Amino acid sequence: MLRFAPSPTGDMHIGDLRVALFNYIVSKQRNEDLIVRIQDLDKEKNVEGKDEEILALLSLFGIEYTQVIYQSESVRYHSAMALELIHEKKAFSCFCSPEWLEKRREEAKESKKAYSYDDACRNLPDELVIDNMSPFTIRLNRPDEAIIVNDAIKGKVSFKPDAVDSFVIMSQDKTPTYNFACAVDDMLSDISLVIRSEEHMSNTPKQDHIRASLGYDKKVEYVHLPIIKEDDSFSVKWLLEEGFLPAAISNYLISIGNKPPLEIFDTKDAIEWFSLDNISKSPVRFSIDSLREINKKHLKNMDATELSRYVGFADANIGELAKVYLEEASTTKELKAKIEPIFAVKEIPQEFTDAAQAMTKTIKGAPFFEEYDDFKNYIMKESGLDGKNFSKVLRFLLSGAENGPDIALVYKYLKNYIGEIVK
RNA sequence: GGCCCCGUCGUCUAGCGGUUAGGAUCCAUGGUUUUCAUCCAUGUUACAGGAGUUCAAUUCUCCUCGGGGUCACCA
Repeated sequence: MLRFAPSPTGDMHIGDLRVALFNYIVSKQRNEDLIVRIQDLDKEKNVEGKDEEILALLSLFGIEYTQVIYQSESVRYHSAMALELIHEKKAFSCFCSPEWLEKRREEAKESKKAYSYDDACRNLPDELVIDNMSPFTIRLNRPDEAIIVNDAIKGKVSFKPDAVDSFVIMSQDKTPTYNFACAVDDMLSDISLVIRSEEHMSNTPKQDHIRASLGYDKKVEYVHLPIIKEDDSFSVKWLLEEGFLPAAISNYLISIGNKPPLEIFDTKDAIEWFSLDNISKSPVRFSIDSLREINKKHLKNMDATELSRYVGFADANIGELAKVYLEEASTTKELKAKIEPIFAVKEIPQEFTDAAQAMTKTIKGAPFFEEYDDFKNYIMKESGLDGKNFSKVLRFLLSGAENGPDIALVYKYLKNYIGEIVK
């Protein structure tokens, strides 16, 4: 069983999507289920509706899952297990105040040492614990020995007991902390492999330690993906709004820091050849320009009629025309901005006003020509225009722009619409 | 600062002891194109530094330097 565990606290980020994609691909390869666990423990940070939005995005990207679990619904299990740990003396109540701990952290920082809890409350006499009415947290005893995490990408990584620390598993308000809830839930869901971002690396020994303390023998496999370096932060929603295709975004996210056998592919193809062994150990760079290139290639491969829908039509000719415009546009949004002016009222520069009037008149009176050359020759002859007055003006009239693709190509796909374009 | 990762053309990278160190992109030049762009061809540019191991290090080890991650009663 694999899992994707997003928190509904903001827009889904490309890094989150990459993690989801990898989990999905590997779940298919291993023929295991993928579940989605919404990490909604932090009531303050949860954003209404984000869970639904994340689920909708997963569907849009073709990521199939068998179950959705809301973490907040299993808090009673978390409490029960914390209690068990206390009974077995594997965890203890800690009465240290947040303010005092904060002070300790600052001291550690000033003396340039790594902060670690001093276990002050670990061996409190029972009567002191019982009689104490102050709010408390529950901490798990730090491990006696170093914990080795065997990561599929990074290899064996060792964490000393102090690095794992006697960390908090239940906060004062009786809610489980992230690491505790996460470790327990992975255990309860019988998760066999966790693929997540590198920033969770230091949580891994903590989560292993929690399960070991609970007597859970099964080893969970871990893969920590190198982080994505970005110049700006990109949300999936934004990329979609900018006119990037889900197929292209997936393609790109699977490609970076990887060794795909080909440049353009869909997620189904990736299931055939994807291997965690090929993932780079170094951080990967997210380049919007590279994404644009890949998006362009996906648009080029798209069915013409389907493509035309993205720019507001339902006609293969417009789809083909859009492909011609791909030489200067990379997203559906940009294509739309190129196609729309063609059918809009044209604004002709002052110097060409007369020529434009003459040409408009000629075009309106012209018969239908299958070939551009015939059309061109006719217009040229009938209007008496030549040079700039001909080529520039014709381009303005037909495309609504000063520059653009070869006008013969434009004509090829637009010839049936001349009446609508030149008004 | 502690711990943990990473360090190849300007950029993104291939390479897993012996290579003319490959590709993509950028840049430059030439060509195609009655426009801008595209496209094609050609060209410049890299193993962070220093020790070691070895017949042989880009590749293995250590140190320095540089970059990143993490050190919460957040997830």
